[in-house]
Amino acid sequence: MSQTENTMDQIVALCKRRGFLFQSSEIYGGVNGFWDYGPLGTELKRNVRNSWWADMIGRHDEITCPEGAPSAYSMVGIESSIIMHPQVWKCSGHYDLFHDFMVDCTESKKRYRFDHVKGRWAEAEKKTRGVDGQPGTSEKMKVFITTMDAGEETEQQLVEKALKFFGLKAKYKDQIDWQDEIMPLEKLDDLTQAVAPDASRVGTMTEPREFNLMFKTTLGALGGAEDAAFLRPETAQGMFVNFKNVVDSSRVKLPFGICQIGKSFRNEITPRNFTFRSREFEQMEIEFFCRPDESAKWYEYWRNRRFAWYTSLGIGSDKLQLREHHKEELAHYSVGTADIEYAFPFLSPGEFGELEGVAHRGDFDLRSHMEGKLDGDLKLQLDENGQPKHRGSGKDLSYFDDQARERFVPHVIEPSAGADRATLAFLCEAYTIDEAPNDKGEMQSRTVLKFHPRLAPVKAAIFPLIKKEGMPETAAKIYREFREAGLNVDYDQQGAIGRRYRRHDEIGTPYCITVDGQTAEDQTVTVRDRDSLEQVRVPINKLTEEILTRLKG
RNA sequence: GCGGGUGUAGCUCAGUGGUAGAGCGCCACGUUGCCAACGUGGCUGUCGAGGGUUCGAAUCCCUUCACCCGCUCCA
Repeated sequence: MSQTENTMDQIVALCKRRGFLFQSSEIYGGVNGFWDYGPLGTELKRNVRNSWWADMIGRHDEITCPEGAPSAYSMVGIESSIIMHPQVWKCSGHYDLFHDFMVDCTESKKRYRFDHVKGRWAEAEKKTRGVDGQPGTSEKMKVFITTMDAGEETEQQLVEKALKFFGLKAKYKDQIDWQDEIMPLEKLDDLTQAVAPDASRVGTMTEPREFNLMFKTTLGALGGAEDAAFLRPETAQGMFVNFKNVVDSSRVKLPFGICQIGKSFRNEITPRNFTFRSREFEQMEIEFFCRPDESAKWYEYWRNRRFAWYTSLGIGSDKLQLREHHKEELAHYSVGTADIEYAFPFLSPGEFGELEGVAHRGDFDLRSHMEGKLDGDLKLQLDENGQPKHRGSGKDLSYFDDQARERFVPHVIEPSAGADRATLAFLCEAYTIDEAPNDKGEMQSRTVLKFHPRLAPVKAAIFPLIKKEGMPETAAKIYREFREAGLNVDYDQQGAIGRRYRRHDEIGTPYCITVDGQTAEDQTVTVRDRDSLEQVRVPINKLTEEILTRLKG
């Protein structure tokens, strides 16, 4: 086992042992892709969410132009429902993408829409070249040649693929005996006779499987198939469909962002890597609406702003990277997309896992909900009868800029962060094994979570040095004062003082406060720093202030 | 989805057909009194789940669930 896997195993073990994360429904054997946060994990994740909300919305100054931004802007929050009108997902594209039957080709590793593959029966001598001086073979075969190409190209593609399969040169194409008509692959009873569009041999396609990325549910107690609804696969659509409501009700003007934190659900094929790929996960998303001619600048601003957010909370720059997507990866309408990625310990060295995607989405989303589902060229997608494949709301989601006296559909910049992934990254980043001296001065290894003070689940721990001489009473008084000040602090009088320090190092408590013999004389206590192990004496009446100042870090 | 591995106390693991164990942790008491592993005592187990073979199964067989690794897939 490599060093990296070891580290991740230790982090997972620590998470379970100290109550950060448990497998969901563990007493029943667990359920794949779902996780529960324990008492400390809940505090940690709450701190991640609260920091995001405070930094993006709560403490945002909409009067002043922030550094690096094209102008001042507003930020507002919403909380939309998890179940939305089914048409939302049809227009967003999620429905088509993930409800269809798909076949996989085990040779080419490509995946095809089952209803899009068509082909025709062909019979000919299949020639194979001889190997090592052995003569080649020839065998009469009848197979179903397939292609994805539609329209006029279908026939030509079938000929080319058949020539390739039978090992014939183009001039011998008349040797292929075509039978029946071109028909959909769906008509075939047996896929083992079919040659997949990008395969060199027969029978490489799996049985068609329905892909349901979205969790299906039913509306109404008597609901049948007609009442199918979906748990949202992303929070973004809740913000797009409320764009007009927000504009009409809250006096915001462009540019502004709508923000939301909430659960989303995806039937991941392979949930893996602890909470990294879960089927139920929490997103922290911003949909930032701006003028089309300013969208590139806003994209750049958000990309940098969001990257800086992670570093400000303690993610080291060598573990974090901003990866711009290549031009080929981008949708036609997008100016850019960047992933903010972290080098998780469960990944191979040099690999990074996505924490957040910052995407320039143009006017794709608002227009989709106006007109209907758009294709990759931003054209309304039509069905075989020339009608919109999925009709939009028909509502006007354009914006009137009363300064410029122009009407337009705003462009969108979407910084979409994973709350669970961020929490996991902060955990991995905090996990440290260093050395600390024992009571004899010998250096011993110490496990410590070096959380940023804003994220630490427990902000301080208060100890009486010994369980007598009035120390517990004084410590308890300090504990209550902190609690009343709204700080999550622990009181611990159990075991040797060194052990208590280590217990709190392991859960990342930044400060330990100890009431000792000197406290009764001069009303001071010691404050011990988690990372430096340094201790200073602080008067009790200045303690809360001192800790609050330090926590702001 | 395929292949390999793992699953025994809160944690780490030993136990390969014959009465379920160790270390750590946790709790109590004592001791020490500012950086974990002092003494004494104590608690803790449907041996992942279900079925089968057997006089007898943690151990052998089948099924299943979960986790880890690799491939595959995927925002």
